[in-house]
Amino acid sequence: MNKYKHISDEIRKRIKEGYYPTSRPIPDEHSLCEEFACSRMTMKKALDILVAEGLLYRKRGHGTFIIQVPNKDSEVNVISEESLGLSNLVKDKEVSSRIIAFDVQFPSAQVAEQLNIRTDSPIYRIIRLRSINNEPYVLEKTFMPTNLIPGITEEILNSSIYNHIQNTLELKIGGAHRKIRASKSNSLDQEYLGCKSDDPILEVEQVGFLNNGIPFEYSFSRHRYDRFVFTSVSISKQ
Amino acid sequence: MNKYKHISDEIRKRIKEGYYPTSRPIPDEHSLCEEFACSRMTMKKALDILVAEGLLYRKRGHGTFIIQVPNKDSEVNVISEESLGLSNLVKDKEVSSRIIAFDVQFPSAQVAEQLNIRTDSPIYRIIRLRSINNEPYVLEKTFMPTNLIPGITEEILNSSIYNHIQNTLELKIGGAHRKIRASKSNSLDQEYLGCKSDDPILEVEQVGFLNNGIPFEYSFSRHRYDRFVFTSVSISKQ
DNA sequence: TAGTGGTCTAGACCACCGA
DNA sequence: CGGTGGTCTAGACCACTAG
Repeated sequence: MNKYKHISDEIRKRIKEGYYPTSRPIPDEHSLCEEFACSRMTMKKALDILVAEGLLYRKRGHGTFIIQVPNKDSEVNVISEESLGLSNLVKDKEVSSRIIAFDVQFPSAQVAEQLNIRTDSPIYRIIRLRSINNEPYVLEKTFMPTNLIPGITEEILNSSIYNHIQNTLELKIGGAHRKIRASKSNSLDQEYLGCKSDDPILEVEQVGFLNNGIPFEYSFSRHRYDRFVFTSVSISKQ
Repeated sequence: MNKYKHISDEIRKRIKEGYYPTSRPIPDEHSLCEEFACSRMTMKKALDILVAEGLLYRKRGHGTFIIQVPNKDSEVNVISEESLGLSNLVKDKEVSSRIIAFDVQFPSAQVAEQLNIRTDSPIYRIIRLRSINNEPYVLEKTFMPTNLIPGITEEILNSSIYNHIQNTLELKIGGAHRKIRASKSNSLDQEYLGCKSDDPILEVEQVGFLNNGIPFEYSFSRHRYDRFVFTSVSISKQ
């Protein structure tokens, strides 16, 4: 474990436990450096993480303070900084998958462009309905290059593709570019998500890429509007 | 201008101009340090920015590479890392505002909680229709504490609240917590956004806070589903 | 093995803030 | 003014990757 990671974990724990009073700044960087026996650059890196998470803010010449924002949610909550994979996102609930389509095709021009492959390079096409506690939750259409992510089986589709990628193939996920939009529901949504014809859909279009920058997944996730909210924390630079 | 900011701007420009071939890594950090006459920590900070923007990825022991993801969009595109303010987001287009409601009230319990104020502390309540090139684009309902953001006038509402905050009040915006969801359109949406009764809405709920961590704005922005997409880049922290 | 990026140090100077 | 955080340096050692 990196030193800065260890420090940020410890300070995050303290903040959540109420160890530091919110009325005053937390100890200054110099004192924290002494306590944790590190240089100021390392402490800064540790605190940077908590600032990026929206837990702290800094004020030059004044100090470092705790931000408290209420965050109570019954809806499933996706944080844009989170790693990927529904199965890992809601660990305490039962996630099940129903395969609606699973085949190999040549990609359309649009899919090939997003995955940065040729149109004669085959892809998996996967459509799954994913449910949480047996409530339909999201309809996912996924395209993945067969040569990059080989060995997809129905068994894997019934559990977690991300675990297959990370554990079996031992690939590391680098991140994703996402677009979130509202959409009208179509007949597929209505059939599988059980929504009404005038229910809106929250669609997340995503290009996922490995830690080597290669796109491995192009997907469209269509969510019931009443069971999903996308959460994003943004911190201005400077 | 900070040195690392200047360097990241220059390298970003080079990437977008195709100065560096995408088939090979960009020059290693040591060479870049020589070229830009800086230390490795500074160069690392500059490159960190471009990695966070999803332009670069690094591979220990191998090099730093350019990620290319197509990004062509007719829709207006909000990047979650962007600073705030519609007027500043679409500079080349004409943004106009129509005031639908503007008064001072005591906040509801929900609004008071989000703004971290008491229910006897007055707030502005503002409802505006904002249009781009005379096309209705978003219906914004905004709550702001009057003592924190004083001096709001109709004239300001017709231009930009964010410019008032940053230029006149000389406050600095720290960031925002956002929730994005799909919603059914209501009669207000239909009247002002000109959408049909079965058109969905993309709603962005936002708590904006200053760089001192104090919430200054709680807002609901309701967007036409066919003219708005929310974009998010997320990078895994291994 | 050579070269890459990842982390960390011990200091330095500066910009900003409150008293 | 003293104390805070922001930036920057010139190194060091380590972990990982390719050939």
